[in-house]
Amino acid sequence: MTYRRSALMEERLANNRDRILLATRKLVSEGGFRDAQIAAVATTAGVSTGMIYRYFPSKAELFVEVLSAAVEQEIEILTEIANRPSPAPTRLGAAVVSFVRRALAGPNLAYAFIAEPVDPEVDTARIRYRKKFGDVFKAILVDGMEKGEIPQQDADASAACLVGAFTEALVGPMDPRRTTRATKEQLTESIRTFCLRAVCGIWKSDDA
Amino acid sequence: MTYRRSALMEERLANNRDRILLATRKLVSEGGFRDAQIAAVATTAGVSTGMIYRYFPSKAELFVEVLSAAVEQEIEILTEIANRPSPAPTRLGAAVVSFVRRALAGPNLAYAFIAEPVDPEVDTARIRYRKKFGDVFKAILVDGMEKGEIPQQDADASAACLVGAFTEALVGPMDPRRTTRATKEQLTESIRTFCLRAVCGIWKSDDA
Amino acid sequence: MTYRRSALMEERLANNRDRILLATRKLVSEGGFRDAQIAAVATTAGVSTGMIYRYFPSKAELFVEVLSAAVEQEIEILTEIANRPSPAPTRLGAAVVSFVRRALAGPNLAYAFIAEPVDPEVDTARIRYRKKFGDVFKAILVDGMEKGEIPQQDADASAACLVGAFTEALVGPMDPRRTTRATKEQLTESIRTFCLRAVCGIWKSDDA
Amino acid sequence: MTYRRSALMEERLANNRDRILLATRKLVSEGGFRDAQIAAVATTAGVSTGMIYRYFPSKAELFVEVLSAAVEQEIEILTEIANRPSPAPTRLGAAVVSFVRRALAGPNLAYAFIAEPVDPEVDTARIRYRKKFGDVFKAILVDGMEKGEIPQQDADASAACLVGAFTEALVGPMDPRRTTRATKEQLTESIRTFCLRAVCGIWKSDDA
DNA sequence: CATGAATGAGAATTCATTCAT
DNA sequence: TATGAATGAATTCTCATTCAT
Repeated sequence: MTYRRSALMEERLANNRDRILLATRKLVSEGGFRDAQIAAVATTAGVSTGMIYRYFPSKAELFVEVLSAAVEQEIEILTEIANRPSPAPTRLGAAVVSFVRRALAGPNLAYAFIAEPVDPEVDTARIRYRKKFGDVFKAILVDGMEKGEIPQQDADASAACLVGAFTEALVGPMDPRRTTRATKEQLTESIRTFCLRAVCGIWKSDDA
Repeated sequence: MTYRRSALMEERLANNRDRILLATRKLVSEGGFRDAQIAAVATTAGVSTGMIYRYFPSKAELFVEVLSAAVEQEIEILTEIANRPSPAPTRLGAAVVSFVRRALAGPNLAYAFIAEPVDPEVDTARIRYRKKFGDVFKAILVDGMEKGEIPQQDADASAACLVGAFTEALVGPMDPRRTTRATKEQLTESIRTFCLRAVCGIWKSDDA
Repeated sequence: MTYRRSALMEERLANNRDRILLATRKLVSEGGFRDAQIAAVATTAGVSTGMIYRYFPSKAELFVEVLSAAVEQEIEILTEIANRPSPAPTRLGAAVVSFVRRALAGPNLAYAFIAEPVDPEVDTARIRYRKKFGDVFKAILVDGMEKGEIPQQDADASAACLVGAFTEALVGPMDPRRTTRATKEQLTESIRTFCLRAVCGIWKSDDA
Repeated sequence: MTYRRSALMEERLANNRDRILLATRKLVSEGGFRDAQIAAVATTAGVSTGMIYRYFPSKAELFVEVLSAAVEQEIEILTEIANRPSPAPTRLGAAVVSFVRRALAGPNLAYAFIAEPVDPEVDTARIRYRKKFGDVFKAILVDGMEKGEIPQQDADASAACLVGAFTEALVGPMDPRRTTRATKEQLTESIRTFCLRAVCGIWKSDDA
């Protein structure tokens, strides 16, 4: 208490918490929730098991926060794209590409979306966040329909289909560790084309 | 009572086996793999736990067979649709509708696709079967592209997107127990429209 | 299911359950609740840890049942004594002696009364059962006061004091393993004298 | 700042030590040993956990000292009463009342007698101190018997019964937080009557 | 010296699998 | 043969104690 510690200690605290979150995210993205046991998380994060409970009241809450953090971050980025002045199809394509590129670059958020956790409490949170995530796409669809840029359709269903489409393409039959940059770009382009055509009918190439 | 039992016992064996598979499928479709513990499966099937091990060497193998059976059955039905003489888009729409209707009617296969099993061995099988399942749609796409009925595209990616789209729409944010027939039909139609437009550009309504 | 098992299996079931209860009671009486860990109970009872959970949903419930069983049994015996036609002081002395003799003969119930368990849930039950136990003595006191056999006094306080007096004398400073029969009888007599005089003033020796 | 600190620091040390003991006593009296975890003691005392280990080699030793301090203090007060020139029954009643009043007024020593500590080492000490505590009453009894003021009886057993009686009445079925002063006085009087009659036969009211 | 973050051994609980009957 | 009681390895979570800062 008497020592100058704010910066130093705060940083360590933040580091530990972040390291635990990062380790959990890594394990979940690689092997699903099943591989993220407390002992494994502790080892991966380089801390003791007890340390995890200093920052998270339970394994379930840790998982929920991993989901929440990942989703909030994505939603923030995608919402920015959704609010751009460009036409709805353009924004939609940009949002899909943005998400897919990040997913292909790092620990795969998509997995956290589809992997069913053992803990029902976490599962509830997962479904909730999935919904919130889908709402970003729904907003673009609704906006586009109002402006006549996107044909009339069931926005809820289409949003769910969109989310399913690109998460599945990321974690599904295709090898997630496609190394070459070119292959990744091809997949990204294929997914964008699919998604745009799915909701717009004709795919127009007027975006980044 | 101990003599002449081959036919009878064989049948009972078969019955037991099927009841175990059915019970497992029911539990998985309702609560994911996590709710399909051996004891629960035994109770649901009306057999003892030991009995399960007479037919399946392990819980993992039981799960794999549940997946396999569900997928084989679906593939058989969908393959028949895929081999019809109608245009590719028509067949694609029919296949999607066929799957969605069955999923909405009974124990939800889609769930088995999404739910993450605790056992990695089962997970491997799940991914393999997902791929096989997607191949049915890929075949329609490839055929349609050859015949010029479907625009050129990455058939692997599109097939994965399709599978993701309709499974997500079935288990995702939307309540899986949408009771009314009308609502179910609306959802089915929305999903078909989405899928057809996604791969064909313009959705043409010339099918069942 | 098809075998004749009722008698045999039921007995084994009962045996296991009883052995677990007995083992727990033994451990609690010897070393308090703290020494009755699940692993220790299992070892003492000659079963596996998992077996304990076949009969008791949790350690706390096991402890509660140990308390409950011990108290119910005591209460039954003491209530019979309390309902005899003899004068209240006689019944009181007989009840005290009856309890003390049993406590000195076997696993010491008194300990379960005073030892505070680590689990608050068990503690609540302990206090509840203590109260029920004290009520037997309170009933004798109230009855005796009505009949003029016992001087007027605060029955609640006196009952609590009585219970405290003889449990303390049993588990307190005196060595619980006083081996000789003579010593045990002396202690029993001393406790009876104390209790009778405490509530009756003059101790009259007209009972068994 | 680093020089001339002996007096100051000693005092702070003493203060810290006392605060730790007081905090522990408070927690034990309120929730038993189970609520007096090192972290809770540190928070309550306003010191760090590490600080506790500067004054006490282990949690067990801290608990032992809390017991010891509480009992020594009581013994000192009660011994003064025991050594008064008044008749033995008078002194006994005064001692009981003195103890009961303090117990009802503040953190309840009686609880520390009854609560079973997790640590066997503490339990041993608890039993030892209980015995020492009982010896004060035994001394009055022995003295009274010699002087013919108290009838002949087993002094060890009676002393144990006395201690059990009034501690039980304090922590037992009756609500420890009886708020009104009148109720407390009634209970005190009931306990004194019980104890006096228990060892003297007839209760004589010639004392404070 | 004082702090409180970090450790890790220990305890409860679950459930796939086995095997005596 | 069919049963389900029994096993025990595996996993989560707690908290006394230590030690770098």
